[in-house]
Amino acid sequence: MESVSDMRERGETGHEQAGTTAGTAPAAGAAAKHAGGRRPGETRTREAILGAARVCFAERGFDGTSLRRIAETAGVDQALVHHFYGTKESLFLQALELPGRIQEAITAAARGERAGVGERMVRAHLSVWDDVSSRPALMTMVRSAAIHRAAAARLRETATGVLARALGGVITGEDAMLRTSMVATQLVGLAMMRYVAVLEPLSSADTDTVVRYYGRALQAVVDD
Amino acid sequence: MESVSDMRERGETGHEQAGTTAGTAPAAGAAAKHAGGRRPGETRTREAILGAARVCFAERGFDGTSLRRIAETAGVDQALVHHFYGTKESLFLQALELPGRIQEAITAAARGERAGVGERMVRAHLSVWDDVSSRPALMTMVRSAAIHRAAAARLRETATGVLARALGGVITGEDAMLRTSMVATQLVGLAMMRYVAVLEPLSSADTDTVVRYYGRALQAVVDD
DNA sequence: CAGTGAGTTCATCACGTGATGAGTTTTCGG
DNA sequence: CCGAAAACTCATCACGTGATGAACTCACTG
Repeated sequence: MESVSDMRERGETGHEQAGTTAGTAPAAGAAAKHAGGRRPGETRTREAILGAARVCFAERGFDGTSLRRIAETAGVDQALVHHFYGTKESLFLQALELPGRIQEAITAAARGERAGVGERMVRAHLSVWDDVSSRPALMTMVRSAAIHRAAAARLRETATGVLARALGGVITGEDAMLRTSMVATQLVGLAMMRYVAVLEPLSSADTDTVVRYYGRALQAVVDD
Repeated sequence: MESVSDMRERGETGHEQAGTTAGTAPAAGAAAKHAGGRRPGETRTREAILGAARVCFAERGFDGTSLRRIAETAGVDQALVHHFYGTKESLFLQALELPGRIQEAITAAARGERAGVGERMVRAHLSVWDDVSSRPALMTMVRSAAIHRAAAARLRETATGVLARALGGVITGEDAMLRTSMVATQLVGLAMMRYVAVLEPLSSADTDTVVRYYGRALQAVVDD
């Protein structure tokens, strides 16, 4: 139903262990289905779990996501999640980590003439959200910020940290900090309605149109 | 910890009904603790439960709120929640119902000259959110919209319904609908950051200042 | 004053949750 | 080539959840 949910649609019904009377080792007839123990070759399970966690948390939020679901999405046993990440909370915190390129994009957009900064910021914001690799982490943050304390804290840090630094020289005059936080507010609102709540016609509007109108709104707070 | 949580801090350990040794009733020695059965006098339990539900959902969201917690907040048995409202989901839907005065406030603000409509809308929005009687319902909607489908749907309806109707004659020209949805976006963003994520200095800024700057941003989308 | 129905509590169920520990197989440093 | 550490599975636990049904008491109609 959703968009980012590809990862989970693997058939792989259930670990058909086919116990078959075994001796000590699984002398089962069929393909040697590794029962327990380490897998041969290189391992990329840790990242797989984190990726699955990002996807799941992005879709359903913290409370709505069970460790079993994450494990299933990653194709591993649930205990492995604990093995690598300890508690659900600490896994969540790591899933919340934002890719560095988001900061770069925003920072780059803030540079240059003040005149077009509103439009440039909106464009940068949309480009990051439209990128499937950075979306789950952003989605997780915004979706959970409404409920989860740590996620809200992250959102605040990102807003005041990244944005304040980027717009430091751009927004000047009275109440500069307040106006900076309002820019963050507008961007979060945009993400919330366009990507999370899926409000039409905003969700389907093409990038350029959104940039034109919403950029104007940001510019109104930046200027003075 | 939070602000709206007054309702729950009642000591009222146990419903000491003080039945005074009654005749037919359990002639137990101690204070006649109303075990089961209807309470004498008028009953306002139904509304108490709904109010408690609004407060709890507003604080913790749908998943984070248990029926037991709601029942405890309302000071009643958990089974009563089911008795009156059926499932948790249906109780949630009723808790989502917005007071009519919100629509009125927004609609009233949209009337009048186009010039100051941005500021008037922001002021109306803030006044509704700062009113403790309407806050839990709004909080519930915004907090849960990130996760819960029905809440998101409500948010969309409210945005396109109330706002589109109110701003129908005000926003004209190209992409009127899109720009209307952007006004909604800005207002939701404001609520999200000022009241939910509690971003400073936005959260502590006084109403007039917020109205001045943010009103300008709304106006930028309204005009043309 | 009988009796139906609504308000209220208690005890309980089946289930999904996060977490843990024991046991198995591989990798890898010495 | 040995042994410790890492990767991995399985079985289980204790717990909180939403939901249900039986029992009891009051209000209200006739």
